[in-house]
Amino acid sequence: MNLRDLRYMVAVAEHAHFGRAAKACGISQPTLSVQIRKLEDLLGVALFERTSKAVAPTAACEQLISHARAAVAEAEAILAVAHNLRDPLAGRFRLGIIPTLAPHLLPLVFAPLRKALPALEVEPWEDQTTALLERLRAHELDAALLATEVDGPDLASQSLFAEPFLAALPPEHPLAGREVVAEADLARDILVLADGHCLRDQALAACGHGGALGGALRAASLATLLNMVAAGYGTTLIPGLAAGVAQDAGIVLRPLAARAGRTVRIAWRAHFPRRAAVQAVGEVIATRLRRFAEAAAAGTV
Amino acid sequence: MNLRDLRYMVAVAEHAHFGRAAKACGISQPTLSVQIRKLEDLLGVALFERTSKAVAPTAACEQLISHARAAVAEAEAILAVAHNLRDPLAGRFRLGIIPTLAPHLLPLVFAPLRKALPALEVEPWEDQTTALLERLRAHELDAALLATEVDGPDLASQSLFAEPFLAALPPEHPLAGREVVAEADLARDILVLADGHCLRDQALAACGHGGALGGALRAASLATLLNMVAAGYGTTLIPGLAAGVAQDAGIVLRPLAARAGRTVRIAWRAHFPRRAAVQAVGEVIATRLRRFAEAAAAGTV
DNA sequence: AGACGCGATAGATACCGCCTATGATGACTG
DNA sequence: CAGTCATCATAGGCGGTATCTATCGCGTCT
Repeated sequence: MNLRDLRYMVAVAEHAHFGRAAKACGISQPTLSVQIRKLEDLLGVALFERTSKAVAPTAACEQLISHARAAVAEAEAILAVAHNLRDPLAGRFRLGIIPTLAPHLLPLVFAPLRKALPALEVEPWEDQTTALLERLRAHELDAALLATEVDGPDLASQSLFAEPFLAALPPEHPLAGREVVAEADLARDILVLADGHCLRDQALAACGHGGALGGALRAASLATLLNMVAAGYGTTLIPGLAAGVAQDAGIVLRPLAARAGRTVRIAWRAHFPRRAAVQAVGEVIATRLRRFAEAAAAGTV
Repeated sequence: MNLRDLRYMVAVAEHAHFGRAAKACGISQPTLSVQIRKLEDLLGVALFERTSKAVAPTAACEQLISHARAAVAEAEAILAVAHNLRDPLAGRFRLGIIPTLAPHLLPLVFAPLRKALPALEVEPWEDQTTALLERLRAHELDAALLATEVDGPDLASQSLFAEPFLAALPPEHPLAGREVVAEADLARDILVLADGHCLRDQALAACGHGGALGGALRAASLATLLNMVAAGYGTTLIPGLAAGVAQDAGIVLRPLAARAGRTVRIAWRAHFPRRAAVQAVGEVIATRLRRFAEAAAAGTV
């Protein structure tokens, strides 16, 4: 049985006339006659009582036609819904973001995203890299903003912008007097985030730290870390986008001698069909960050 | 779009595997791949995210699949309902019967019909010939039991049994003494039914009556007529099947010299598709009446 | 009686779903 | 790391079938 046949059946029932029903269906009258006859044979039931004068639905037809209409309606609903879904730059877009990036990046890019992609409902999801990759692979995210490379042929990624690290020092810290701080000098009293944060490993790597930290603090968030630094408990490395918050906390920031930093990337499943959305979101973010970097450079000079 | 495609879509979504879904659909895997691809092209939306490892429905697919399932379910409902409707000897069968026949015929044939055609729900509808033909032509009846020929190429009919008329006389009537009554002798003080009853015209014709009845009674029903005869107001012709009722009313019945009578026919629309049901009903009635006639003959002798 | 309207039938054609065979890609294994 | 396996995609040929035009049969109306 075919949806087409059901459409024909409904048309004949509505027009009570093979010729007009055929015209309404865009086919010839003989075709319609043949198809209706075939449907009747298939169902084993006469659907219409034909006279040269009139065509009347049988009792059987009247019992069946509601189902036929429903089937046709569902098919048309599919077409209609699909039409609305057709724009890859529309609909939900679940975007994972790592915690050391989210609070500082989102305020920057939220408005530009809404403006450039008004139909895209970007839903941020904040979690650590490992969890994000897990959700991404489980199709629970459409893309993720990370600060690490992604591995495996099932995922793909593209870099969006480079984010330099800055040395974050208490005002009274010995290094606070320097214009530029060497990464290695931070190793001695560096404070880092808890396990799982990519920034933790990157910060330690940048200052050449072996890894074994004596009973050191593992902060759960960047905010905690900054408060600890401000209170004079040690130093740390922060991502450039957090500079504003750090300065507000009364922390001294200094560029790093070796220009250590991280690259923020957008990652997605290699076979994700809405690549256009990923691309568009990535471009909006990269563009916004380029403007931000230029402004920061101008302000610094 | 095709129901088949929707079935395929549902199958892939359920199996999350093209090969197994294809097997479930009874087609080869390449065919399924091609058809799904075509459906995706038609809808303009990716339905599945394919990996060599797994097949996952997209967000679009999840919005569409409920409609797809519904359409498929409706189509299957059509098949199921049609299967139940397939037996032409099942279902409602609206049978018109003229008033001078119904009260005497129905008690005879109701049980045999139920026994011979248990799945057929015979719904009697009592009305005069003209009204029955109207309803028959309007598809509001499936067949009708009449005592007249039917005209027009849109209707067909078949005779079921011959029903002799009997002279109905008050016991004290001069003719009551005769063994056989000549039809013409009834003309003088005959009582007839109201306009519209075919029996009225047939009775008048049988006794050679011109038509112009002086202020005579037009009884609305055979029962009224019999009561009038019993009360001595005149004579009448009654159909044979009403003999029992007439005798119970204390009326004298006599056979007619020229054996006037009427033929009871079953009529249907020439293009009515459930001819088998008409045929079967007709045969049950004819058979029952043959047995009845034999019993009556035996009883009379 | 002849013309018209309507549905059914016949035969030709073109599309499309289906198959088998093969390719491309990624995952597991010795 | 190479080989093998599993998976989905592609290619080409085949057959069924929906479709068309032309025509028929039937009934109605003028």
